[in-house]
Amino acid sequence: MTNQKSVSFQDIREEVIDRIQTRIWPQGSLLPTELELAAEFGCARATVNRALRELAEQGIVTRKRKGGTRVVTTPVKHAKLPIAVVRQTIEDMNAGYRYALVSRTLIDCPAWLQAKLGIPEGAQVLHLQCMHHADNRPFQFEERWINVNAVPHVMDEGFLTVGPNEWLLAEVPFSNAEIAFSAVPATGHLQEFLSVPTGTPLFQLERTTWFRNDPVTFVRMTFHQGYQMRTTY
Amino acid sequence: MTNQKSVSFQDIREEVIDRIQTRIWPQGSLLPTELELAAEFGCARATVNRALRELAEQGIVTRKRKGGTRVVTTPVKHAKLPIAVVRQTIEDMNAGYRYALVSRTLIDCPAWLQAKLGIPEGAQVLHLQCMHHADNRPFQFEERWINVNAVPHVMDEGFLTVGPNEWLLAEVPFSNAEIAFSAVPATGHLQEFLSVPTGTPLFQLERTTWFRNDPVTFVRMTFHQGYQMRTTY
DNA sequence: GAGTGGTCTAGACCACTAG
DNA sequence: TAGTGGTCTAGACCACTCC
Repeated sequence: MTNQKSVSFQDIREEVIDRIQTRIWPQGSLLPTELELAAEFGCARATVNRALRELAEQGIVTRKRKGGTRVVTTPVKHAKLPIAVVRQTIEDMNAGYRYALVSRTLIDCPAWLQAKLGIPEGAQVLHLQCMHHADNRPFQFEERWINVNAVPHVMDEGFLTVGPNEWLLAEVPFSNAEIAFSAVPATGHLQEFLSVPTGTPLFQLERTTWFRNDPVTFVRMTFHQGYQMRTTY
Repeated sequence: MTNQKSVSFQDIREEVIDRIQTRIWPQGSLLPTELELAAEFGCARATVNRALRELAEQGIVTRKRKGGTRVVTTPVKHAKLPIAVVRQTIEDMNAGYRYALVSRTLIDCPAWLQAKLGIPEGAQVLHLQCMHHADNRPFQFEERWINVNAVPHVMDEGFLTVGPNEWLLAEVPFSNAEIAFSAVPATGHLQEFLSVPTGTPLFQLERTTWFRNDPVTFVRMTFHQGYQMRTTY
């Protein structure tokens, strides 16, 4: 007896994926309406709705009122990259974490940063440089600028024992951000702090963060040689 | 009159985010139950459920049966990277796309690839090298290995005019994949095809793809100097 | 064992949009 | 303007897990 009380939205989601993969519903084709599918599967429309809604979020189908549900023609998949605090990333590798402050200076906001953050001229920013080690080997060099107006009591924090990343996460949680990944050559500070020859290719993550529409910080995180960021989709 | 017939799940989601950001519900704290929130907002429990479920998917709260809903202490945000076909990426930049096949060879699967794909010894793979240009400037060098057993009639395709990326997307749509991003130095083919000096840091994306649990392809895509992958979260 | 979230149902009204 | 998805409601039962 394989009877089940009711059809779950996950059953429907998988069945729909299967029909798409087996070309029962080819790319670009129109699916039956929610009502028709509900009748076919013997469940409520809400159940079908949830299944199809999730597939739409994944970018597998597109949905339009009156237009119906369609299998997308050129799938654009979304890789989900979990971005955690460096300490956690390192501890998840079962490595020992060590943090060190390199420099901490209050400066006038440079023009390039003003443009990036959209803050008024003459504003002051706190400029920080830090190192994050895994098992006493250089893991990440962090260079950060914090908008002092957005987080005034950042001036009371010395960042000697706790990194700005974690401090801000506790202070300004659940903010919005823009991220850019790139490959850069090791120069100046980087080659020095990450212990690599000049020009070594390094993986870099730049991030601008806002909290409730106020620009808070811009950070450039450069990883040790050979670092890979991985995910599934 | 700002009256509204009913409270939407989006209203609730935003109100909850607001209360978290303003520390009404600090990190680590327990939220009221769905029933309590439904009573407070004057809506059905299902509405509260959807709002909180989405926040849980975003990693802002964690939920456990009997344990209730809790604000997470160390947020792990998920950056969503849209991964499209190269042609589309280039066309979205309003640049002209050009594709060129560099080489196409049937080979015995090398040991490292056997391990990566988990395919039997002695299997054959199609090895391809291609270039993708944007406005006649090198944009991406693609090196790919295709499991011939998984897609037999790949042998009928010359890949002279259509890239393997697009061909596979049409042939084997909605597959699963593992991705790794890294920074690599330009060497051998790379410096040649991307027109950069030896050792230039380049952004690279490696991806292994399965279709219905069968390994299909492994691809290494190396981008032109200075390429950035961007997203919001 | 009891409390909480997870899900399904049946019905309703609304909002968008293709024809 | 008619058809489709988008959402809300009120109620129900279930599954997990903390105490």
